Amino acid sequence: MSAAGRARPPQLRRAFYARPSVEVAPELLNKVLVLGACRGRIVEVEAYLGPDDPASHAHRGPTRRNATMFGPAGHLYVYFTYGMHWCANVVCGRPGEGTAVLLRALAPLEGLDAMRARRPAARRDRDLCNGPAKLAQALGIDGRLDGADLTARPGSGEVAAGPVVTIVDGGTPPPDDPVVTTRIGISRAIELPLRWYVRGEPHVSRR
DNA sequence: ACCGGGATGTTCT
DNA sequence: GAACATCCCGGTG
Repeated sequence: MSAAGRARPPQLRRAFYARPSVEVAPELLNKVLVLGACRGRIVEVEAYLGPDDPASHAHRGPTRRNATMFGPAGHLYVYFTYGMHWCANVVCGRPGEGTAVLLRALAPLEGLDAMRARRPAARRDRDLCNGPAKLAQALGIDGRLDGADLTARPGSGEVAAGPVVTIVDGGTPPPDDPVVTTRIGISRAIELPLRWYVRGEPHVSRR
């Protein structure tokens, strides 16, 4: 195969994201988040359901903070919490629905030196990305990436160099038997089984 | 191992 | 004022 013909990893398209977050979430497991030189396999996610979900930022309808959630699918919703942490979601569904998937943990694949530099508190590499704010810090995700289009095509549009952040198929399919549990760190709708992670995976935030 | 508390600032009641 | 889709550190067992 020629160098020019060598396919880059297939980027997830808009149609992948434009479905209910409960469908998208488990299928994001084992996909690869790419940001600059850093790559990590998604191993833990949570679904948030929109205005009817009391635990969702969308619960009270659109605001300035959550505006991205109510936009088109396939964009990154990045929010600030606890006065110091950023977390990243993938917007799902149809415009106006306000549904998203929270990225909770990655298994680091590439760019570990950069991750370690941004996460001095991580004693072991398994602590680099095993939490939603940890992975954001490791990859350098902050409010500047809120609204970023994960489906932007390389070499098209305003960004000649391609998307700043995207998700690709790394070749590993989603697990047939993911662990499904209740969501973490919320105080409402705590009983719903909307958290998925890869069974046996050491890089999850909690067992 | 587990547990408790502090950090830090935006958003909402 | 209180809550917050969290993390880190320092205690004890």
